[in-house]
Amino acid sequence: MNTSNGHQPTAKALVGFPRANLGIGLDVNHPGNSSAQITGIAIAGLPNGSRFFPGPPACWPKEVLASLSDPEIRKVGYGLKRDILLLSKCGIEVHGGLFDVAIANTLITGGRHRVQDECSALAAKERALTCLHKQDELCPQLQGLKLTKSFHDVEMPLIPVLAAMEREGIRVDKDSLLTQRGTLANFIEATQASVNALAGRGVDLDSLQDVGKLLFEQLRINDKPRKTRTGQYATDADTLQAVVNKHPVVQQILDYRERITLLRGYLEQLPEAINSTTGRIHTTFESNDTATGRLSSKNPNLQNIPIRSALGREIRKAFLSKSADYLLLSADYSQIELRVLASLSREESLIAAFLAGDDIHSTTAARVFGTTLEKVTAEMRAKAKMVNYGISYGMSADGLAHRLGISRTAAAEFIDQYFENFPGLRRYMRDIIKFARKNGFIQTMTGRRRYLAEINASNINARKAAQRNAINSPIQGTAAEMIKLAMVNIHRELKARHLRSRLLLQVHDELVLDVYRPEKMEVTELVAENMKTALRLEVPVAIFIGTGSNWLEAH
DNA sequence: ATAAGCACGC
DNA sequence: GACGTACGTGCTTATA
Repeated sequence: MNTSNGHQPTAKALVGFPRANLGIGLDVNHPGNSSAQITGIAIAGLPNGSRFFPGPPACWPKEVLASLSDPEIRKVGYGLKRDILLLSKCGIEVHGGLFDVAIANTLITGGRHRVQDECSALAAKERALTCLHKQDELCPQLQGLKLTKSFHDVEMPLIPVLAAMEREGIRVDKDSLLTQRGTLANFIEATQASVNALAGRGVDLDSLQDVGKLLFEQLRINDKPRKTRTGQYATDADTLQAVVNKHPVVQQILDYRERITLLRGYLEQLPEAINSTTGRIHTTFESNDTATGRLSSKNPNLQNIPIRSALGREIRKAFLSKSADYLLLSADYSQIELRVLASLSREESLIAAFLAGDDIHSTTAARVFGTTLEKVTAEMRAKAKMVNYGISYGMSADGLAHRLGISRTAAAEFIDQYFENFPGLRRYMRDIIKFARKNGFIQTMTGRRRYLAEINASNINARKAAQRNAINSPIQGTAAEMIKLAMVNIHRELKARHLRSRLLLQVHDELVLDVYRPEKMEVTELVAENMKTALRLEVPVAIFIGTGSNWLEAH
């Protein structure tokens, strides 16, 4: 490998490095841990090769620090978000364009496989140089596949935005969570005792086997219980709900499940996740881990904080603005995936309904049931809503029949009516599957690809699953791109205007910000405008914005 | 260690 | 008769 010889690195080593691209690779003592410390940095510039500078940033030559901050020098690396985050904790702001080899790989392979991790597994010094070489290989591939917009305009600018959001974290009321934890623990104890009394024995409610035996062998509440594909008794909430009137223990089990999930998943985990230095929770956002281009959130996952059940909603109240001078702001896209579907399919009736500002589910119900908007009942609207969303997930007539609790033929008729009214959607679904069959992949609006290996599989289930992916991925992926672009633009604008408000969280179609109270009007306007205009759709884009002292109030 | 089943979000 | 609408993270038990 073309690394330079081993004499002591000096500031002089960087003199003469090209001013365009530098490979960088951080050396870290506890990778993947939030307490990770920088133990060195490798800097690679051709043709000089790669040099390693040991120790924390304070020990590095000033030329190294200067090149990291130099907006004229592009940084090439592998998983650059982590590097940028760690450097920012040391007070170093990385400037200049980015080229992340891991993300380039993902875009080029379209999720088919993870390319051999030659850039991640080696020591920092080799990694920096390998990344630099890889860039030359990947750049023309990105261009050839028309992925430069997705890469340079979306994914690369998003990296420092995500790093800033992770660094910022969100304030959480620990005492409130601990109080809720105590209350819930008592409830759970009572529920367990009640189940034991009804069963006449000690039941291990965490054991699916024991719950199955109790319900279907001891109490025989169902003649022919449904089994999972491995032969266990199915005991999921839907299954239990169907027999909830057969025996009082069933509701107790459902209650236990809901409460233990909240307790263990949130009320015990979130207090532990509060950083003792900042007093805030700092999640990790992954932008390279999903098939469609969505983000994910982990350690802890802040994209699945409860909201639907009354008990779960209490947890949201514990997510607070950073101080009394701030408010939490939540901005939601309204029905973004349906708008994207309308746009991608160019279905005229759907577009017209969105342009008219109609309630889309009521409009759908009126058309499918052959009535007027005024005569649409809540039940009709609920069914139409389920179909609207089912369509974007590629749902079948069977699936719809199950969901709506109607016969298969009735469901088929419903879907027939639906497509009669929205012929553009039928055409879209046919065309996208045809495209996937022919090319082996689908694309989002900006050209991001997802390869679908099984689109021509002989196994019908595998093939059907691939067809559902073909229908849904362009929709979900385009919506994901839209909010990513909005995030980049919002972050840039907050910086440019020297505002104190900050992006905190992204939950797929929602952005959460800490908003400095005097900036409320300006930031509300800024967020709404950037979310609406991130991508140009064939339909208007609507946003709901709320503010409050906690996340529930804001939502 | 890994898989299965379940539950939370969008 | 099973299956049954996409994308995730993370908990627990059961199995190896």
